Amino acid sequence: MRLVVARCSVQYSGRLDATLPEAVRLIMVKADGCVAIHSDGGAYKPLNWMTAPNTVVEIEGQWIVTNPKGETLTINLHEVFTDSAHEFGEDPGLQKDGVEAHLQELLAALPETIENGLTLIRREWPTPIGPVDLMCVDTEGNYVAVEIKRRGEIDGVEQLARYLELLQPDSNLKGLRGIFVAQVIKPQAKKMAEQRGIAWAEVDYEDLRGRRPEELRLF
Amino acid sequence: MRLVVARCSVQYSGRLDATLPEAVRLIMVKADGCVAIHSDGGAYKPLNWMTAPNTVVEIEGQWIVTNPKGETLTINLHEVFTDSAHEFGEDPGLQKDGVEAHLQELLAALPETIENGLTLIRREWPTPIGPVDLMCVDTEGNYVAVEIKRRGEIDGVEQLARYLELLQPDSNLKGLRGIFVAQVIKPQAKKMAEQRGIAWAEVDYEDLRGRRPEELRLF
DNA sequence: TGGTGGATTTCGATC
DNA sequence: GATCGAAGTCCACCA
Repeated sequence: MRLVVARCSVQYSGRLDATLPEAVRLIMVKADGCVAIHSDGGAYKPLNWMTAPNTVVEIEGQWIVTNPKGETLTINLHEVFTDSAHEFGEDPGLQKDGVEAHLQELLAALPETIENGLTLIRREWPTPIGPVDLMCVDTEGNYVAVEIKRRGEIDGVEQLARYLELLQPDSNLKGLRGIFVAQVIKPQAKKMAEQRGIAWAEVDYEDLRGRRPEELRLF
Repeated sequence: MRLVVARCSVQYSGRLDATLPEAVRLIMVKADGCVAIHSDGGAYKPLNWMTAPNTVVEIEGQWIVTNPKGETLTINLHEVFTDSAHEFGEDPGLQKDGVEAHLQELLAALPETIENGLTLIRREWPTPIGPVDLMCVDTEGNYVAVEIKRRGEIDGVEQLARYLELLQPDSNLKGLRGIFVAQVIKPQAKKMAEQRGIAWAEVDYEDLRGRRPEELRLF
């Protein structure tokens, strides 16, 4: 990785056109050729960048980075403060826990968390436009399609409504209705669900982890 | 900005739990307290990070970064190769051109690009769930609701369908129909539009820029 | 290889 | 401050 701290101005032309006036910034060049220009604030996102694969041409205080799609990033270096390179080696990468797949796994094991007496029929129940997360039956023997999101927003409700629309004509699915499940559901999403006759439930991930059966606790 | 190159292992606990095994990485600390951990590859996104506001406590080769929401990032430094700090000063920020707002502006000025003989009634035509981008009339005097996206995907068609559903009952909008407009429209979005009786049109941004009236060319 | 959906999304505008 | 929508989104998965 090469790290350059310099007073520079930058232009990008590609999916849009953008310019950065002259200022002091960090230019980061990764081993795969990625170039990122960071200011000393904001979140992790650089002000400007170019992802691999690309080519860097360096002439007289000017870097021209191009990629096969015809995008270009031009960096004009007005004053270089530091310029250093470092060997990193392979990175083993990040291990994650707590994303939507896990939430689905936990809820499949404990459908009662969603609604009392709910029983799982199968995960990833197929429809023409994609699978429903969980298909269950309730205590009355009625079918319940469950859509799971980490965050409950309006488009998740839309998605479930579309599934229901497609599945309702199937007379095998007696009394089919929907439940929208997420860790947190936004007010507007709750409202839309109610308008469409869809129930919703908020579930607690940590609570679920604590309650899941032993065999699931080992991943 | 402080830049540390070190062999380190990292743990994050907050919205999810994640760990990074020991390896050489760049740790970037910005003036506002943001911490980001980069490997020497991948795109601009760091492997792990913590956004401001937060607090960094540094003891004996261990950094503990916490934020008010109770998230924590723990960095164990096993071997420090470089550790440097730099003054950047304020950044004037990025200037952009070519985003959706401009596209709407250009199409409002040249609705004929969308369909021959189309005339603009107004931009941001209100509905209970948000404004329609453009309301126009065609050569027959029928109303046309236009939804504009930079990229035409399925949810944009959904959005326009929702608007139309809400606006159809309004008898003032004689013969109301919809057109979905984007620079590029995905096949599935085209199909969905056609199924719902919504027309679609692909427009070229550069071409529009060239054709727009003089007064608009000055921004 | 292209499409689709998730993200510790980030970011900005608007209410 | 909350919410909503766009992003040069990036990214992984899957057809």
